[in-house]
Amino acid sequence: MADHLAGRIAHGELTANMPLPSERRLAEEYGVSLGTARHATRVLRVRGLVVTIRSKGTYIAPDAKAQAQEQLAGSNGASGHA
Amino acid sequence: MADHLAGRIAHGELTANMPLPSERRLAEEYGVSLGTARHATRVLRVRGLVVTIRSKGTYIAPDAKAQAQEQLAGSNGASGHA
Amino acid sequence: MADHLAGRIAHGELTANMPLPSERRLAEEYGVSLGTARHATRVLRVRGLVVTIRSKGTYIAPDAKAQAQEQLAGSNGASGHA
Amino acid sequence: MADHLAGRIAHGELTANMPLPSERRLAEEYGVSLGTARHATRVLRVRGLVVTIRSKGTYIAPDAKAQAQEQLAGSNGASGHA
DNA sequence: GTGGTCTAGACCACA
DNA sequence: GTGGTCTAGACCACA
Repeated sequence: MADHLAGRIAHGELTANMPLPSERRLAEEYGVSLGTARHATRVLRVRGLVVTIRSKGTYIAPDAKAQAQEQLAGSNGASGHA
Repeated sequence: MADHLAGRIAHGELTANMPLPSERRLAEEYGVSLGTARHATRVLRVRGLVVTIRSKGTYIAPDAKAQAQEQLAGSNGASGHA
Repeated sequence: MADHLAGRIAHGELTANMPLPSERRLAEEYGVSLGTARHATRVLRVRGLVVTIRSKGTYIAPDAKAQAQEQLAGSNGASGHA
Repeated sequence: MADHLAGRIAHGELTANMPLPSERRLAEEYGVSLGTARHATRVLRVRGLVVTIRSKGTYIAPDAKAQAQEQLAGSNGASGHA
């Protein structure tokens, strides 16, 4: 689920400073439990793709698109500066 | 809203040890915000009509019916020992 | 163990859509290891007698009773179309 | 809960290479849910006080005692080399 | 028999 | 009305 969201960020569907749907909404959209949706936003936060402000929401990081593209490329087997 | 719930307890619709609907559900049923629903359950808690167990739920207190009837009588204009 | 459970299904003790005890519980009830209990539910699943929903539980299949009776009859020495 | 376990490590009750009770057992001993016990072991893992080997268990790290004492001192308001 | 991941919720602090 | 933490379980891969 985190990878799917990362893909939407890399693709440009979700852009800088845009609020992510709330974890409750994400859980409904993806048909998963709240805990799983929370795990996904935590993963994105650790990857630096989103920023969470408690009681406000979770937002796409300013440089998320480039980072997401880099991370997805990196997981496709390539080593980056090979 | 707290008084309305107290009335349902006094009337016997909500009985001892029964779980109260969740705060989210109460907010929906009464068409109010979460904060308002929380305020109502807090009032009931202070009155001793319900007991809250964190992460589990809120339950009608064992002696809630009698207490609710007493409290509602008290608030009907009489001053207690008039 | 799978056969014993299949017997309980054929007999009607365990009926359609009823949840099976959890694998941990089954292991305790039958006094076997978790692995053995898992093997049993897997066998029942392959036979179509139960349906497993991950993180939710294992449930008796809607047509489990008839299937279990058929399967047990088949395993009582007869070869099927003899 | 993680802090309480860290205290037991700092105190020397739980020593290097000793296996921590399983998460299920910890949950029972502390009277919390499995998820909370898991959170506690994850915190200890991040702090470097324990090492987890999947399917085997969780073990006190070789240098856990010193690290635990340092960390607890650090959270008591002191800055370390003041 | 362990840790890993997941379901389907709950109440809570805070804005 | 958000994210945070929690309950009380479930099945799963792996050793």
